[in-house]
Amino acid sequence: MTKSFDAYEKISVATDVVILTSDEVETNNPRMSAPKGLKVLLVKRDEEPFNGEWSLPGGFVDVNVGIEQAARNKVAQKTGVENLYMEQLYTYGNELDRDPRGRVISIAYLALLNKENIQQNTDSNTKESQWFWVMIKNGQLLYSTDGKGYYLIDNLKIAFDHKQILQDALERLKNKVLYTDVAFQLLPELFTMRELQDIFELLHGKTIYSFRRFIESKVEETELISDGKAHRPAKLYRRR
Amino acid sequence: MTKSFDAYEKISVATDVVILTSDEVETNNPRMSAPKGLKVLLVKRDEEPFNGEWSLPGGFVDVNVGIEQAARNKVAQKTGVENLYMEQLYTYGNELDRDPRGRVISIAYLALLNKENIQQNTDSNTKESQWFWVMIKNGQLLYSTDGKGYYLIDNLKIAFDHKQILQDALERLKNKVLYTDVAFQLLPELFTMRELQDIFELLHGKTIYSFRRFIESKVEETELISDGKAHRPAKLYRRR
DNA sequence: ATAATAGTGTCTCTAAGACATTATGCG
DNA sequence: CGCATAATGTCTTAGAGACACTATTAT
Repeated sequence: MTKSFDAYEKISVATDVVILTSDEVETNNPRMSAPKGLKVLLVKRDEEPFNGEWSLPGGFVDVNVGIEQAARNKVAQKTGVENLYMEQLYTYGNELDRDPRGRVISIAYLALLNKENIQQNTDSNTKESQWFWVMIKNGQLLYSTDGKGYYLIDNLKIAFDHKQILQDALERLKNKVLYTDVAFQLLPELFTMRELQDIFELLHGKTIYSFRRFIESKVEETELISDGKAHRPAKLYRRR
Repeated sequence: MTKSFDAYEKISVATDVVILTSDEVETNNPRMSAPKGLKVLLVKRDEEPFNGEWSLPGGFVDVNVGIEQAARNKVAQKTGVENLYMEQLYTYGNELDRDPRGRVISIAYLALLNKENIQQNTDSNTKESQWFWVMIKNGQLLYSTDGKGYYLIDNLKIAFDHKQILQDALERLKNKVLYTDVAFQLLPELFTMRELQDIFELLHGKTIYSFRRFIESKVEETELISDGKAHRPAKLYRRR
């Protein structure tokens, strides 16, 4: 019944990383402030299978590299960021034909980073990559290329089961911001209440009342102020 | 930079399953009722590495079997139970030398079952297996062979990183019983409030006040009664 | 009667939902 | 000034913690 170690055919192991950051959507109205959005990094595949479709950054795990390290290496390659918050999401491998090339299981990670740390042009390979805005509304995952018009994620061609992974990632983050401090990983050191609140509201798809009261124990006020717009300026806060 | 599919050495993939059930601890006092405990199934290794130590039921994933199915097969082999609650816990694979035989990553599952469904002697192989009582007290994982004297888990010889997996499993269950209905999976269809409460209290290592109030929306009363002991009998409930 | 547990009631405290009110700076 | 947003205050409700009190059976 029990076969020995070497009797088992080995399996291809991959990691895929949902890399998220927050950024402000462009506005040219000097009265309105720029709303914050959540962005995920996708890369366009340039080979079969799913040639031309969008996919999560990822790749196969080398037999001499730990699984989380493999994911970190991929993030470093795509964004230049070395130290960042990362957590394991889930391992996908129930379907034998997830990947038409052969049996592949994939360990998905969630990586959160502050956009100020992102390096441009660090990727030594030539694959096209793009940040897409994402949000959850009525339990549905929406995406946008400009932060204004949001569409159902099904309208975007996404390779493998990566749509599911992305969905699972946002669902996890949605829950986790409520009982951990992960949300701060998405922002620079200094931020306004509104910027932080926008992240929570995007994930939950609804306005959060009395957000200040909810978050106040986790932040501390600074003397600095976010100025420039035609309305009352906001104090800047940092994580406590 | 990007190597092709076949350029990667494949990796051994295993699953390990934390199989839990609840059972009552023997008492011969006709006045006291039998307290409920949590039990985990461990198997004694009969080969290197870690020969003679206890380990979680598990094994390598066949290239033609889905990862969850592999875990389900293992549970069926050890307990005879085919339909049961199971969820993926975490994938262990950061350390390259988790297994001295070679690079192995392991996907851990949590399986919950009602002891009434367990078949005896279903295991066709000859490995010795044993149910150990477990509980969390002051954040520490304790085990017992008789449900009475509990000891630090470090006093038990456990193979690989399976102690960590077991710890992670109980931590997950501890949190999950609070916001899901998974606890019912550990009990027969009919149970008393005290049996259910015992499970919650074992996991949290403290008494839970007003447990009825907390759980009442999830259960429904039956006309049946748990009799036999020298004190007020308890109504039996079922999951709503 | 009494040991031992089942089951109910109540008081307090904290956190969240919903929203009204006041403050501030630029165009 | 008034638009747009920041920041504070308040009323209500839901739930958890802690514990007192009453009910019921076999010995």
